[in-house]
Amino acid sequence: MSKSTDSKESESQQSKQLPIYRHKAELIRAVKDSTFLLVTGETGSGKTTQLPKYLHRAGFCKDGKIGITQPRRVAAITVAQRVAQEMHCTLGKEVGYQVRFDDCTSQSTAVKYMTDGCLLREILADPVLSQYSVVILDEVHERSLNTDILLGLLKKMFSKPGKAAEGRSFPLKVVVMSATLETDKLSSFLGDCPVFTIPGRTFPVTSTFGFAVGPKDIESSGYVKEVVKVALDVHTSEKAGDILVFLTGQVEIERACDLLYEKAESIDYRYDVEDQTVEGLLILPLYGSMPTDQQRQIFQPPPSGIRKCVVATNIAATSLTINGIKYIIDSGFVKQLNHNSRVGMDILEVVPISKSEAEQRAGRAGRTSAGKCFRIYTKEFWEKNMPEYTVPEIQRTSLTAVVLTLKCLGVHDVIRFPYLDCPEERFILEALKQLYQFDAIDRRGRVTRLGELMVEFPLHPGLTRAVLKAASLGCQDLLLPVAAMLSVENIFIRPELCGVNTDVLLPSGHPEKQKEADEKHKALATKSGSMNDFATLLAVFQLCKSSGRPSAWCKDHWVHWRALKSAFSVETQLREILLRLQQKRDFPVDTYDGEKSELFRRCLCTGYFTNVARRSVGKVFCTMDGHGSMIHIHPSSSLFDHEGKLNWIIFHDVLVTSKVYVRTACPIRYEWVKDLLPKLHEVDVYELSSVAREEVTDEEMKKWETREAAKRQPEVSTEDVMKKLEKRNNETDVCDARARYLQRKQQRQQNKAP
DNA sequence: GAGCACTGC
Repeated sequence: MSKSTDSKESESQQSKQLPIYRHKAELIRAVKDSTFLLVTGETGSGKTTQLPKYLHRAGFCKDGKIGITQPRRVAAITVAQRVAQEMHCTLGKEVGYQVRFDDCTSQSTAVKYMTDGCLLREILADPVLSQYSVVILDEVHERSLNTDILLGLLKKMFSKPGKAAEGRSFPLKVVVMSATLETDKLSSFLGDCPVFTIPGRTFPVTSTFGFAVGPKDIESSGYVKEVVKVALDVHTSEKAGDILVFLTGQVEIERACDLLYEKAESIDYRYDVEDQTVEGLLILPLYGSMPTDQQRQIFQPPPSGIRKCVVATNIAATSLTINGIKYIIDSGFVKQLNHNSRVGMDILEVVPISKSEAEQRAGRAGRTSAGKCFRIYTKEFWEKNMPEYTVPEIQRTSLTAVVLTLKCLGVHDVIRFPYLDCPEERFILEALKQLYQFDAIDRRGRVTRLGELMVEFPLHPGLTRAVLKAASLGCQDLLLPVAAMLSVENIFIRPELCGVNTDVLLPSGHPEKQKEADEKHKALATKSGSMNDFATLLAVFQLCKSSGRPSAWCKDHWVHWRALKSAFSVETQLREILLRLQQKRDFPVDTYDGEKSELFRRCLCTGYFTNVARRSVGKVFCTMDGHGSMIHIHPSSSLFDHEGKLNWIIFHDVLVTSKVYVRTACPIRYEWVKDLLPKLHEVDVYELSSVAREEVTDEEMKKWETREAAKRQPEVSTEDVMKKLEKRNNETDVCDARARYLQRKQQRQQNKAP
């Protein structure tokens, strides 16, 4: 280390006070001595900002970069900013970051913060990470899908002696950083690697249990009422300090805010709590899709004498930090998207949080001083209904894209891949089946040329398939915007749910504006040529883009400008990827001689034939993918109320509330999917299971082909297929979810009654 | 005739 560097990067007093500072020399030694190192420490230990700095200074960047992954974009950016500042360098030079749409690195970048998804993309291009000398995975305890995959890949890289050295001229060091949870499990997963523990620096938070919400109340949302009661108790009896309430979603939050407003109004203000005067309560909702300008108040300190009460979703658990929070009120529930392989759908449902998540929520009260956490549920609920840890994402999500990524990385055996926690085998088999249906892998489980193209796109494989089909026909301009619009949050605003208390104690809600918004949205659907929700998305994209004043256009049409803006960026990115792939010689070229007006929907069919349904009776449709679930058209769809005229439809997504609804949909003709449908039933689980495990032998292939020939009968009529599928009605899980929803709804009505 | 949590490429 040169003298000038030393003085330039001399430790600031602030950094020296971090708990990690005392362990600096030992840590550097530990990284030198072993391939894998596990560093654990709670928030405030300084590991995220300081360790890369120490390693940089100790000469670890001599041969390659230090890469640090984060599960979230904002974290990657803000941490990089801080470290650049501490190292007295310009962001983007020695210290930089890379997240989607924002690469702030250069030739000279030695310390690179990035999202876990970015590193995974880099591995696809460079499987041995030849540019890195150290890779640090941060926040591993959060168990994000990408981090879990990276963990397995890095472990695998070193599983065979000498294998990791292939294609590299210097060794790779891997540091895994996590909160002090499941430390033994992680260490043993990484070949009993050394564990380095750094104490955290937070303030104590005392937690208490409630009496109201017990195991019997799981399925009702009576907890909203209870949360409001506890919040008011805190407001009137605890000393100064802001309140943070955790609920599950937007509608619930709005209701809680209204209730709070109502009750807070009747409080006789200017009362004293332990010598501190409280004059009012500022009630602020907080959830992800809220317009940014309305979020500003949340981070500002409240006026003197006023107590702030933020009612938030889980977004406040990890993604956002609000200063001044001293009291937490924890409902004990979260809304979670779980994949259900039995019905082949993703179901969004309210579930109890895990104990570790409850601790995480409580911890939000101890960032700046000692705090208190009021859990509204009983000790019994804690013991009987809350799991120790949250089920990792990899075990409750659709694995189609992940399996394709692994296969493209040469991980043929996706069942015996070293997962920290194995996903259920049927999830993997289902993913393989989908990939086969999309022609991304062949019968032997090998990635096809098409699969290699598909993996390049940051989209769901079905959507990618449709985009590639369109590109092969030269009509990508129809599909790229749609793909972009479907990968961002909902773009249609419903004003009723967007009301925010802009003044202290002001209720929300604009029922008359909702009608206006609905009418504007309907007009957009009609403008697009009617009865095709995909076409509506395309029309919104094009109309807004060509309007000249896009943000004003959005305001006028009740469209979410922030969402549409990000759709514009996504579309540009997808277009660039496509252009790059099209320059390769073997990019597929198709011909089309059908009706021009049908081209758009026929492209969609190649990606959505797994989401196909046929009307059975009245307004009810039956999915034709082998699950045979009964579905309805959502009232927000342009197909709604036209069911009688429809026969076959394809759809993008499913929502389970009072019914099983499909939202983005369009009518199709049976002939368009006829040739694709058999592919849905071609492969059986037995076959896929071997495909997943090992290379398939020629002998085995022959066996299947014979069996297939025997199975192949004269073409079955649609009616036969229908009957068969309707019989196999496997929708018990959806029924359960619906029952839970209805029960919650009933409970709410009871609560509302005077 | 309507109840979309949060991330990420």
